[in-house]
Amino acid sequence: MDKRQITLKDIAKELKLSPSTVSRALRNHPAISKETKELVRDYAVKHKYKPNTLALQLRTNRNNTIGVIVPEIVHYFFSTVIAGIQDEAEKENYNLIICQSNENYGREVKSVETLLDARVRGILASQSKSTEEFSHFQDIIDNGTHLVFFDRICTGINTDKVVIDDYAGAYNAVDYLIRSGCTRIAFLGSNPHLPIANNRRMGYEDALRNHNISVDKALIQVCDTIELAREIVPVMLKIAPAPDAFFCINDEVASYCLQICKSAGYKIPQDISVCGFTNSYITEMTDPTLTSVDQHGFEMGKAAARLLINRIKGIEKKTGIVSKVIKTKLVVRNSTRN
Amino acid sequence: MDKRQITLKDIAKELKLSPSTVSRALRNHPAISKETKELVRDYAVKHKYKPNTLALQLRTNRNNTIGVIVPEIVHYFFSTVIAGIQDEAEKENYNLIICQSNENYGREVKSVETLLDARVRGILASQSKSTEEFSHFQDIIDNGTHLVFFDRICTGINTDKVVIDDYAGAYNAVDYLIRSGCTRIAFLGSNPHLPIANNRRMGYEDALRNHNISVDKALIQVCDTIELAREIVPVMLKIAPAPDAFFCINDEVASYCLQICKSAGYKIPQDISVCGFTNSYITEMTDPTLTSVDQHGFEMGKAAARLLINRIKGIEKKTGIVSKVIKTKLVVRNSTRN
DNA sequence: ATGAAAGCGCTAACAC
DNA sequence: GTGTTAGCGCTTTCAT
Repeated sequence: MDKRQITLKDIAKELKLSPSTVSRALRNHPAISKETKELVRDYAVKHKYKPNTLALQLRTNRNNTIGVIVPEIVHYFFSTVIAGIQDEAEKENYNLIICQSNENYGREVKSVETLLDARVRGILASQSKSTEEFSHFQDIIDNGTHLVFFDRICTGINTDKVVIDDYAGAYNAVDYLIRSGCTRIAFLGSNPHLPIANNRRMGYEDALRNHNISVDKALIQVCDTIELAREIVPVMLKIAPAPDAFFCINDEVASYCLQICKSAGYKIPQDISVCGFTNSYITEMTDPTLTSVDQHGFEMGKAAARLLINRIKGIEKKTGIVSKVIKTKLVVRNSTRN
Repeated sequence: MDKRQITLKDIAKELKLSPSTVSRALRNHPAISKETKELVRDYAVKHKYKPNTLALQLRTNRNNTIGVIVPEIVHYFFSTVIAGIQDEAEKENYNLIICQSNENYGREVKSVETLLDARVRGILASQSKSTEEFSHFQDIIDNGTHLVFFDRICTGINTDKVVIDDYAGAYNAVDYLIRSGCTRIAFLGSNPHLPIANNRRMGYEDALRNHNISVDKALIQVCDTIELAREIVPVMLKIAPAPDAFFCINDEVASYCLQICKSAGYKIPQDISVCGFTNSYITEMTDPTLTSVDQHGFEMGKAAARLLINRIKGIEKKTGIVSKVIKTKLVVRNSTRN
């Protein structure tokens, strides 16, 4: 192991040329003669010369790395976003350093440090649920590094972002539930200081109001994990009159909710409709299959990466902040009435 | 944007010292006086000096990056492995560059190129299903870069690897199915040139033989995607006598298999038992919940990263190849009889 | 206890 | 058309 890579200098010495000539030949500089170019190139190919990225980067004082901070990697939505980011970054020869915060504020702060130490060109971030203090994100900007938030944006920081239309996604789903005859629709949400959770709740409430259904606080709960679902759903089923629909913040909660309702003797969707959010592959694995709001994570990843790269390259002209919205789509399956 | 970071030289000039003194002060060199050290350090902290990683790396001609090649990122098992790798790499301050091959040979080759161009210290790889030619992996080793395979190892290359005990995992699962009364057990497998698929099949066959059940080729099929499951499971159900159990190569196939059997009127697990492989979260979302073989992806990721890092650091003494095996565990749920 | 100089691999201004 | 030199930020002999 640790074989030394061949360098420009090695080639120069071997070919009795100067390093600069070799450099120019390889980069197809017009001033170099055809013969020299061929000579150099043949030698380079033959000896598998690879330019030392590190040296290039040191000279230009910039690397081609993008940092990504997600709450979790083992997560359908976020892994989908990462795939989208990767797809777009690869096209432009950017590498990715991926950090996960594990929904933990401290690890999020540390991830930012790691990425800044690595001198990434820019950072794509989705904040953890437990983050309520934002100076680490401000540090990124103060450091002169580009920052784009996606999905779980941070309202305290003034920078580019890519989000889905959470309000409309929720509104449309709840509207659909109402039109199918549901009137007691529960909302299993998340921490309201997350804009995604708050916007969906507003969409939910407005859909109810527009159909002259009053908002019942008892039907609105923070319930964004399967553990909470196990606890909260049975309690909600005991409310009189019982809910005839659950609109859930993610597919995992929806899936558990569905199971719990079934175990309690309710027929899905005849007695109770259940709707998830994300449209992950588990929507096809539940029984009945799960109606869900598609978040288009891949598109979001691509859009966020695109925006960041445009900022890095200075292509994005807009001087103020850019806010991109990805449209959601309700995918109706069998867990909701028609 | 693009604010210049403060450098050693800047500090030196400001403090009227030489760069070397500043460097030594920061690195706590014994020859530097206490006063100078404090002076320099205070200044560094105050001005948020960060050593330029690129320069360090250029000097030592080595970066602290590990490359990872997986078939897919949006995949429970692989994302879990990545999380494990990340966990271990982070401890030692290694960054990750993640590439996905999308089960495509060409992209796998390109991923290797990308990682070698980035001069990663080592590569962790799980090969794509379509790979039948291995010279790109040999290039990694020839290039002097460490290589560790995990899960989908490449038998054509002589290097370190981390696998699960596929044979034992399959044997135990099938043994369990037989003990619960099943005798017509189908195997929904994968391409036999993948060792994981072949080993599981051998475990399956040996379990049958040890119980004096003959191996019926009609009950063995390559069926490793949901698309194939939709096609193949209905056909297998028409075989007479019909299978009374399905042992599946992954949880997605198992989940679909379960649904198809239910739709065909079979009771699960009374008529047909279904067992998956991976033990992903979908095992809790199917109805009934899915018995599955836990692959311990997180542990595998940690073990693979550990092995690679030990090789990089020269800690791993063994000169031959190291083969680490992660033990699987059958997790019994409600899709199999007792 | 501190400084000067060289060098990691590469490129670009400036020779000739 | 090609060579010389300097410099990116850092560390490390070798001086003093």
